Amino acid sequence: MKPTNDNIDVFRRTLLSWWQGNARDFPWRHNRTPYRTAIAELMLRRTRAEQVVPVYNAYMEANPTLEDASQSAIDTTEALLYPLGLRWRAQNMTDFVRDARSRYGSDLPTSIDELKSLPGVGEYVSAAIACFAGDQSVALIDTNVARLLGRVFGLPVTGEARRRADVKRLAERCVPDLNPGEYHYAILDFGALICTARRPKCTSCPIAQYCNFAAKG
DNA sequence: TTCCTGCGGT
DNA sequence: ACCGCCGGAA
Repeated sequence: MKPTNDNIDVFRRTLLSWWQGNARDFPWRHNRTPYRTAIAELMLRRTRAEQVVPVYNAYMEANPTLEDASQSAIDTTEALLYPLGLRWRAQNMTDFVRDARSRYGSDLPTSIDELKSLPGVGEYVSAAIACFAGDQSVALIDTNVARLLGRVFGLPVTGEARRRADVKRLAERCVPDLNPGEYHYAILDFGALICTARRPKCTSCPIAQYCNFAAKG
């Protein structure tokens, strides 16, 4: 369907209605402080959410606060993060928590500009913290979201769709003023469970009747 | 083989 | 704009 305001509203309502019965539950979706959200987001990039759960729980048990995290040795962190791959993340997370602790004390900011100045924090992670911990209506655009919006509204999704201006504008228009966190959990869950990269489950998709991609078969 | 709530260096 | 990172699951 075309990305008109009315269609975007239909999309949001259908998505949230589906989410009511299909929400995934993750530990970082509870008690959403900036610190807990940031650690989760750093672990989640290019990594499946289910895979992150045990590592996140272990990390939080070892480092309940930002101050604890800033004092933990890099070797300990490296061992904890090993199952997630991307081993440079151990150094990165260590730099992040130490820098954050020294600059902001006991808790992190939720402004995107301040967050982005921290090591390892870019477009996506800063927006995620601002949204989930700060309740700000900013757009989260990962490969999942870009693919899903592209399919539904008929924009090309090849290559680096995330960075394209039209995809970004569409994503921003879709974010609701109220409860942006729930909306983004819904769209992430929908991308992971229904609108998958390969073999999307169009036959059980509540949006298929409106969707440009499903219509094409 | 591809893909996973990306980022930083070039 | 492009590329490497990386273990694990599908």
